[in-house]
Amino acid sequence: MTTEQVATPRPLRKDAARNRELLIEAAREVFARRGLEASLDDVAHHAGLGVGTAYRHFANKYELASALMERTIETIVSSAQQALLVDDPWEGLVAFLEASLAVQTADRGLREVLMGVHDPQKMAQVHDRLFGPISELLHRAQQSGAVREDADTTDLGFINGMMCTVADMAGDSSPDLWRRYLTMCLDGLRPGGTAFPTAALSEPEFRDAMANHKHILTRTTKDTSAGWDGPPAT
Amino acid sequence: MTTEQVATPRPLRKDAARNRELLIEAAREVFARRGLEASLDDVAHHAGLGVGTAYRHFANKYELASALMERTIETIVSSAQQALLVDDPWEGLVAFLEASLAVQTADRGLREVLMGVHDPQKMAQVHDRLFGPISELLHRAQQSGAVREDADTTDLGFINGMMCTVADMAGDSSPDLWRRYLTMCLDGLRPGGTAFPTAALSEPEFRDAMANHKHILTRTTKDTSAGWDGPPAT
DNA sequence: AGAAAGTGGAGTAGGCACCTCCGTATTAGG
DNA sequence: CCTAATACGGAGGTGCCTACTCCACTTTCT
Repeated sequence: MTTEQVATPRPLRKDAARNRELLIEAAREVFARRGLEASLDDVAHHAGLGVGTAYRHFANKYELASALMERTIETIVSSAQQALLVDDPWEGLVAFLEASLAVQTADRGLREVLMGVHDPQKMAQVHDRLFGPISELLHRAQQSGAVREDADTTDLGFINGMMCTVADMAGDSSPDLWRRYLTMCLDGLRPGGTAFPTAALSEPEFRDAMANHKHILTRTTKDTSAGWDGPPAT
Repeated sequence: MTTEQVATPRPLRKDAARNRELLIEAAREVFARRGLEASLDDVAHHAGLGVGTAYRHFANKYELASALMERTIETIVSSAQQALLVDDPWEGLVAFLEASLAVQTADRGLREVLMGVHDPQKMAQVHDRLFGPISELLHRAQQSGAVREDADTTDLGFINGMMCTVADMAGDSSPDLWRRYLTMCLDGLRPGGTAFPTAALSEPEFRDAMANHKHILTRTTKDTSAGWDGPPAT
């Protein structure tokens, strides 16, 4: 066992390694700002590299994005577990939502993955890992009397979705506006509120809804096109 | 003043008139269900007619959609005015939101127009007509002590957006779910809630945000494509 | 220095939405 | 009933856009 390394078959040339890093960093920025609708071409240019280079390193944008997101998703899952360790159940719940949303609102690509815009299966996997902890977080808060009894875990899913919308609407100029509306929603979760006129979705219904909505998000492009009375415009 | 009609230059042939109605009806359904992303081709087929027919009657889908939406938007504006006549300010505010959202959640095309997905100008016009009445509705409620003092008219805009998201997420299978979350948000608007950590957007900021978000919504298509590890799939 | 590895970006492929065109069908009315 | 005027249908043209490939050229490694 000397200094030999058996792991890597071919050590990757110096410039190649550097470019790979550049691509990953560029991808992080581009996907965060513009969502997964950005192309590998975009990422390449943002990194100051040619398209060909991007395609040699990553088969397609999903491979690149998938790797990128994995780590961030891990962060969210673990912050749910962290939150369970907070003594005050209400504070734990709030801390989790804030942490999770801080990450999501700063990264449009991540939002798209979590909302299942591109691949329902990927989203489902993530939800599998989050449902348990979040559910517990909620029940703990309910048992302590901090949250109304008729709140459901799926409500937290919808609150999450609503905050993502606020982030999309507000854009980069007011990156923290969601906190205002989260505060509002959380006040609405406290005991003693108005009776709900509609039942929450069950978990399977929620999964179904998430798997089928698609629609939301997509398209930023250079949309020069006019609008209502535009397209033909002879 | 006999039975003579001076108005129409050419009375439109019987079948043509019938088809025109069929198209309008079909457009209403198709745009409501699939949004303005549906093509005139889609509308034509839904009406059981050929594409050519659709294009003879309407220059493009925007002309058709614009006419269609105009009436509905009128409904919303007038329900804001109606709401000002309700004695209890809180009830008036709630009544307006519910009426307005009932219409919006049932019509995806309308939602897109109101959220400015296609044409910021059209949206701006609508907002011009709504801002006054809504603002008054809110201030009245605040003066009566029913709504917290630090709520802002733009908050109602965001609440509206959030409910549209819920409608998109829930889909046709739970068309009324938004009522649950509206209840929650409204409880959060009552006096005595947690202090907001972020200021509301000013009206100009709100308009800016709405004009620039684009992104949201679009694309339903027959997306056969796989997802994360899919596209190439050789 | 020579071979191996990596690069850039014009160009190809393919999909999709919008719209046109014209042979055929329907209607109006003389 | 017959003809002219009007309307219909839908195959296919056009243009746009995105994903991805290919190869002459550059950089690195030994």
